[in-house]
Amino acid sequence: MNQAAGLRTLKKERTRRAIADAAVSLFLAKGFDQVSVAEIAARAEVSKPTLFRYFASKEELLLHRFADHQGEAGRVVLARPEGVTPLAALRAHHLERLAAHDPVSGLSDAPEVLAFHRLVFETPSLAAHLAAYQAADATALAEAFATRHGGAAGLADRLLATQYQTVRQTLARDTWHRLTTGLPLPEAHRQAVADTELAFDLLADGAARLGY
Amino acid sequence: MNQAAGLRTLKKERTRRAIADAAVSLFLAKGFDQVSVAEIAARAEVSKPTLFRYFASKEELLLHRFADHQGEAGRVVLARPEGVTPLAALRAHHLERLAAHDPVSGLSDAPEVLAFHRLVFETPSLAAHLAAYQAADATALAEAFATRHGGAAGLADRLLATQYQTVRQTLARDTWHRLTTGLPLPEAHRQAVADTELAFDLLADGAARLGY
DNA sequence: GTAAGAAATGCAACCGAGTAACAAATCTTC
DNA sequence: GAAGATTTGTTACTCGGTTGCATTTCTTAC
Repeated sequence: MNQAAGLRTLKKERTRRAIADAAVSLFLAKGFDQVSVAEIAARAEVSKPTLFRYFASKEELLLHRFADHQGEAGRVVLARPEGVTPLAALRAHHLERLAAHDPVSGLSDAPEVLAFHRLVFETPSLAAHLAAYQAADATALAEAFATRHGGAAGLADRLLATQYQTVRQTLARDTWHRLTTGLPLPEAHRQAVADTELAFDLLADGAARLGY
Repeated sequence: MNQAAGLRTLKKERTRRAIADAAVSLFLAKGFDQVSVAEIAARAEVSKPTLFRYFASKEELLLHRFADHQGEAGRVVLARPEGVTPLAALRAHHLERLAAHDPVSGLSDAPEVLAFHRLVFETPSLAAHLAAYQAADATALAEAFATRHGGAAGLADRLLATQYQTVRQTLARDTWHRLTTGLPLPEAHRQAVADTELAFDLLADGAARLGY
């Protein structure tokens, strides 16, 4: 009942999903570079040009899963309660995602999620594409920061925005790495929380007090 | 008189240089995506496989110029005088590069340098490759940081290292942008210095005092 | 219901980056 | 000089991604 769920729209969604599912399962089974788009298209029973009408590149076949989170940090900042600083809102949001075991935080020991992160982190072209997405996200976040002083995003806004992205990425990767090397989930959660506090303290209070 | 400058070595250096020069001049003239490697190989009078024996990818044909600066930040930190904090050493080094109008700082209004930066910043695949180099650099820098406490690079080391890379990249890009939109060099220098101070203050003293 | 128009698909051919195989040419070393 | 190692060019290939065009499939207006 979304809207005008015509037959055409419905089939498009089905096709898109069939392609994405074929891609993800093949990638997880054989690795990103060991699967050709022709193979994916064949398994999804579409032609190669059709596949590329749905996804702009081979990498997007996997990374479209991050599309939901596009611009999330900016929204968190804009929607924060009065009296809460932007960084505090981001910190709280990150702790929430950890508590929910949201895959985006890296804190999920579901084998499929672990394998997914492994693909993303260890395949250079995937990591590069993801970095490009995050750069766009950082721009949006910088603009959210800039609403505080009502102007265009200045240097400090942009720096802090990309630094936040760095923090998020580093924390997620560390957490995934601990889980993938056998650390039990509850302990990984504890360490992830501690790391989150350290990282946001570093952002907020600066490096001086750590002696750098 | 470098070492054993045999004929073979000499010709290799010449060939490598011929390829790189052909590539850069074609890229500057027509844009990265408008030049094929076949075209570059033809102008350098080598075959395509030979070209790829000298450079691993099309992007490296341009980005090999950054190879000299590989690991520079880490060396600066390791070579700092006693009593100087790592961040202070990096800040001083950056101000030096600005004063020297080193292209790596973005502060050069030579048309060829401006065009070069334009290529790097505005061609997605070049920016992505450069980001990968900088990630490697950040790892080296994190290890340099870690020598302070004698252990392996911890979370704070790695965060600060990548944040420094962010700062460097952002500052260089801003400076290039000002120059390319017509700001005179002396004024661009002044603003670059001010931005450098702000950025390193943000790193060192934290975001708290800026009200984030 | 049906016909006209729009949208999605498949097919075949193509482009460009990058690689493999192998033979020919070139440098080194003894 | 000859033997051995390196470098090179040629040809042909794989793979990601695109283009043109004819065909199918859905929508919409009558």
